[in-house]
Amino acid sequence: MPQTEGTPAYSAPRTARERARAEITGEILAAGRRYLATAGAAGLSLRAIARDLGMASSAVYRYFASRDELLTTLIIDAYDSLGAAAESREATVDRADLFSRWSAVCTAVRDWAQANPNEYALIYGSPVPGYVAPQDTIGPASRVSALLVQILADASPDQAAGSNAGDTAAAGEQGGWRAALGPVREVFPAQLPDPAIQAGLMVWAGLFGVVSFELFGQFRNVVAGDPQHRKEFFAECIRRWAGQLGLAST
Amino acid sequence: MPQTEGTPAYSAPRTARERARAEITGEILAAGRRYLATAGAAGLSLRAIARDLGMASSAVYRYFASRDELLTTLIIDAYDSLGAAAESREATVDRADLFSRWSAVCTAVRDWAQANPNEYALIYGSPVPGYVAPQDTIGPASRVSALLVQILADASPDQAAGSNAGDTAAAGEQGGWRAALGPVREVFPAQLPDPAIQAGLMVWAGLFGVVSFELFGQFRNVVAGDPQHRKEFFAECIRRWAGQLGLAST
DNA sequence: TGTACATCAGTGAACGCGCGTTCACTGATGTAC
DNA sequence: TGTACATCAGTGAACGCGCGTTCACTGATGTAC
Repeated sequence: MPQTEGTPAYSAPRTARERARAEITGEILAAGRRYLATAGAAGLSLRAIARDLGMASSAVYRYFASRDELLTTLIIDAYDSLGAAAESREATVDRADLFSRWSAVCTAVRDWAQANPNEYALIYGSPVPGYVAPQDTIGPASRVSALLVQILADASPDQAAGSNAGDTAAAGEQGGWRAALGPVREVFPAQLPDPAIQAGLMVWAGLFGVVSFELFGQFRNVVAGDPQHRKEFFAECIRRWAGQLGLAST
Repeated sequence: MPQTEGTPAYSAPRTARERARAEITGEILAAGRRYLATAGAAGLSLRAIARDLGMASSAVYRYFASRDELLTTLIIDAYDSLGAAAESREATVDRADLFSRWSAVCTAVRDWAQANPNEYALIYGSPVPGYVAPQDTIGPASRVSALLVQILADASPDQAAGSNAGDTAAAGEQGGWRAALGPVREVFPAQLPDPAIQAGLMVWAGLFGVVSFELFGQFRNVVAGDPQHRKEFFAECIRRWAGQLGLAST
């Protein structure tokens, strides 16, 4: 499911050399992903990957300048893979049906996480120690949240989402939190009220909180363990999140 | 802040040997915690710890049988440290003021996470690859959630928390999610309705979702970065979670 | 179509490093008489 | 209080291992004339 293409992703490779390069780059990434599974990001080893592909460890350096560069590529690919999964699922749904669009995003995130637990841990688990994410990651990293932003934006003309979006009983007491939303405010249409944005952030964090808890075992002996029950629990989460976002639930 | 006591925590050490043993055990754990910071759980090294304490690497084996045993102790200590922080903060608040009790728990969790980011990542980040948590961890691991359970239990006689706890518009459509709550049902008083439990789980996951997002950098360029704004954003989260739990917001 | 040269994938040995764990040992601390 | 013995903390050398990265090299593929 994750992208396995080489660096020149725009145009199809022409010469035999270019084709081979793209293919082997993909194989290195695939092997890297396999090692993420058993050893985690910290245990990702160029030598192990080379061994897997039956090549000398030094040969990997023809494709990636260093271990960190491989890791960066894996991270970007993971974000892109998750983003693509969420986007394509969301795109199959009637634009006007905001609840179903939201539900599609949530389900896609959860399914992808279950199918690719190691890559999920790589991007939403603890940060890799000593590794600093380069600029290239922030675009792919925001693909999922961009979908949520669009859904909220589409919802805003229809209804006063803010009034419905969470309990605003105490909202007047302290207005300081509104200023905290400054940076994210810019990606939303101006008419979307602060409470709706706040609700959006909380639901966003809640989605990944639930997915992480389920994946990392925090729900053991809490929510019934069989897939069907887990699915129904998650579906109920989706309904409630939609309620907090002021989306019509079907 | 984390506990630094040795294995025999029940009685004070008597002989000089026992006192020295407790002290050095504590020093090993403290050094281990320091290494979690720079290298993460995967990079935790007995040799590095021994070097820090100026002792031979083999000497550490007088205190911990293996690296895994050290890691287990660090994990248990982290859970206990967080649990103790949340409990003691929550205990200072008027029992009847459920909102403040909830707020105290949330704030304690966030403050502890910020003060001990590495230990937080150890217990709420991606699982350590190849490491299986032994039984001893589950008790300490549930101290925070036990506080939330107690607050919800205390709230249940006062009011029909369920009716207020989240949007139940679609709750009747599909009852399957109720069955998924089976395991956690047992720790709640019988009169607490399913919707309240569902809300509790979602808020619980939401709390750690928000704390993790903030700590792991997912809020960068989203929520204003200065501590004051971050604090106000979190305070607003607390208010809304309290609303979802049906707790009176003062 | 054929030749000459440049490009580049891949090799294998080597570098210096750190790791977890074991083992026979020394010497200090604790205990029983 | 003093002696004899058991316990146990700590040592230092060694085991076998894997790691990232570099380097001079060989040989195949691509390109310009």
